[in-house]
Amino acid sequence: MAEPRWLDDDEFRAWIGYRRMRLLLDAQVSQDLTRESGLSAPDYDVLSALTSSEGHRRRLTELAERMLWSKSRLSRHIGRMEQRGLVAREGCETDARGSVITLTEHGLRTIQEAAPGHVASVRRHLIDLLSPEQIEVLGTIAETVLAHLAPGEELRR
Amino acid sequence: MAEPRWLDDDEFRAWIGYRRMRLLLDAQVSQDLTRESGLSAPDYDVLSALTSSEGHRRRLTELAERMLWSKSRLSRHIGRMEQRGLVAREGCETDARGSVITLTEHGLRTIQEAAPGHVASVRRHLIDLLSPEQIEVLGTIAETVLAHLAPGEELRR
DNA sequence: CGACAGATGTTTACACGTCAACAACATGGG
DNA sequence: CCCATGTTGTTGACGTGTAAACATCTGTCG
Repeated sequence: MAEPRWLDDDEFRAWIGYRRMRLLLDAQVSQDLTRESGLSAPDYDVLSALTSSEGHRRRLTELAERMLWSKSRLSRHIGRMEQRGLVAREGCETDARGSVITLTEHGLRTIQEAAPGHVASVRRHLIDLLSPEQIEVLGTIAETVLAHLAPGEELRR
Repeated sequence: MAEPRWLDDDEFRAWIGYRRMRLLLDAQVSQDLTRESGLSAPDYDVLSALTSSEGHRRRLTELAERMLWSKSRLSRHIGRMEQRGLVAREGCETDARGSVITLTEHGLRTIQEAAPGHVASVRRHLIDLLSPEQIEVLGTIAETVLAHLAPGEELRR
């Protein structure tokens, strides 16, 4: 390989800054969440994806694709959440191999109670620190990178 | 808690976009790195931090603080890297409890060979997708968040 | 129908991170 | 000097993510 194009100062600042931000921001938000609600960040992601699914239920593979998780990871995680009564597994009627994950009453209540504090935490440590312009640019950067890495994936509510 | 200030569309786009970008970008860069050099992303971080330390050596606690890692995590990771001959442990002369981590010849060669491909990967999946303005804003966002979460920590080469 | 490629979800073995406990040592005041 | 307190780095127990193998089932095609 020929002499590579190294990162200049601004590029280095952006890349290393991103990496360090990711380390601290995720740790902080995750810690706030766990302290206030007993949910881990992955727990919240699962509950959130289920809440925004029709009937509060979804096939495991669909859920995994939507979350960009491996089926293996999701299967294991669902197992643990099932133990805690946050979700339930049901067989699929149209496909005997299938597994349908559903949100339980307790799971629904838990995420509803957790959401306000979680949003407040995200605001405190990220959103409210930034100007509207910065927020807009951050969203655009993410869309650009996602369009490159996962063409076809859209950001949706 | 009163009715919280939920995220508006732009804020939601920025937050969820950040989370999904983080998921895919880190996975991709990490995968490129491992395929081309056999190093994991944490391996690279350790070697990188050691390379930019004087004498290619550093006390474990110092290294951990610089990397924002726990001592436990670093100690375990160093153990594994030691097995592979990438780093070595030495006792500290001025503090008998101390452990000094040093970069081996093999470790130095490995990161020197890995660096060009790694930079290319970071460029391909992030930096070269963005305009100079976006790169500048990303750096500023990271600095802002870090100043909030870890006052006193500076971004340094 | 019967066979076979492919999909679904789970599981096994392993790598890794965290938390708390720990032994060993340093440091400062009585 | 000696003890109390704190620091350093390692470890055991545990929870969690990954990769590959696996049993099970679907759908298609001869």
